[in-house]
Amino acid sequence: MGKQETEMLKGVLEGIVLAILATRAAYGYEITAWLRQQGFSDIAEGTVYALLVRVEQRGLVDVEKVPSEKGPPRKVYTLNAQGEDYLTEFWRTWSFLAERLEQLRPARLVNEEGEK
Amino acid sequence: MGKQETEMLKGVLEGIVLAILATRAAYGYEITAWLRQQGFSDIAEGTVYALLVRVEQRGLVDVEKVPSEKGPPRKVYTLNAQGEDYLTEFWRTWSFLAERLEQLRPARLVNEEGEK
DNA sequence: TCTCGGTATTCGGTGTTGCTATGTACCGGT
DNA sequence: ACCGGTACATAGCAACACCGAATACCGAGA
Repeated sequence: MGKQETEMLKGVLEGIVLAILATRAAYGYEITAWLRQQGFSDIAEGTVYALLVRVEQRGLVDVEKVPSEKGPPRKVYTLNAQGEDYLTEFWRTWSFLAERLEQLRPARLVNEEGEK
Repeated sequence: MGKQETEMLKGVLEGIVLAILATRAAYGYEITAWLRQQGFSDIAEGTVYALLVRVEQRGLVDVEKVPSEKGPPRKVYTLNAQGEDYLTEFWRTWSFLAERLEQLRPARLVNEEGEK
């Protein structure tokens, strides 16, 4: 990937992380590992932490410090009510965007010629 | 919409504009008007122009100055070969992102309770 | 004529975001 | 004692969309 993905992640990554937190509580290191496993291979370590700090300061998540057996204490985040509202709004915006893009996308008449 | 849309547009708007240029040549004012008509109500005037300057400098588009009957000359942009490659790459990145997000999106079991 | 609105582009400054790079800290195994 | 895995934090940077203002061309109306 390249610069394109970096720019496209802006705003979207936040939604992704909040969506994860909507399904279960999690901490930064865990989220980063999960993202990498999902194919976001070059997500920087610090990126997720910075993002979590921001959403915490905006009051979208609650935090609890939990001791770990194998390292420094974890900061476990959970999505709160305000965060859920925000996430709902995120999905709305995402839908809007995705619909417009799907409309612009060239019809899949092509048969995936494995060029390159 | 709000800040969310602004952030999510980053990188995506470029793809949208290039996708438009893939279907037909166009100039800035025209593109802005079209975007607004498509629901991107608060796309700033200057944003599209700045974007066009960038893609031109990267050599993704060709430009031709065309006199207008009702105003200053238009700068008509067309997607070139390099731009098409870039656009292909854009669609690939977009697909990747869209797939991951669609996976994260809560299943539509809910019946759109109009709460709030 | 002078002004106003629609057409059309440009540019400097701002805020948000993800990346880079680095530092801190805790732990177990060698 | 050292190293690697776990876990978090942060300062500086680059890119991008927005805001606001300016410039320029034109035709219609006061």
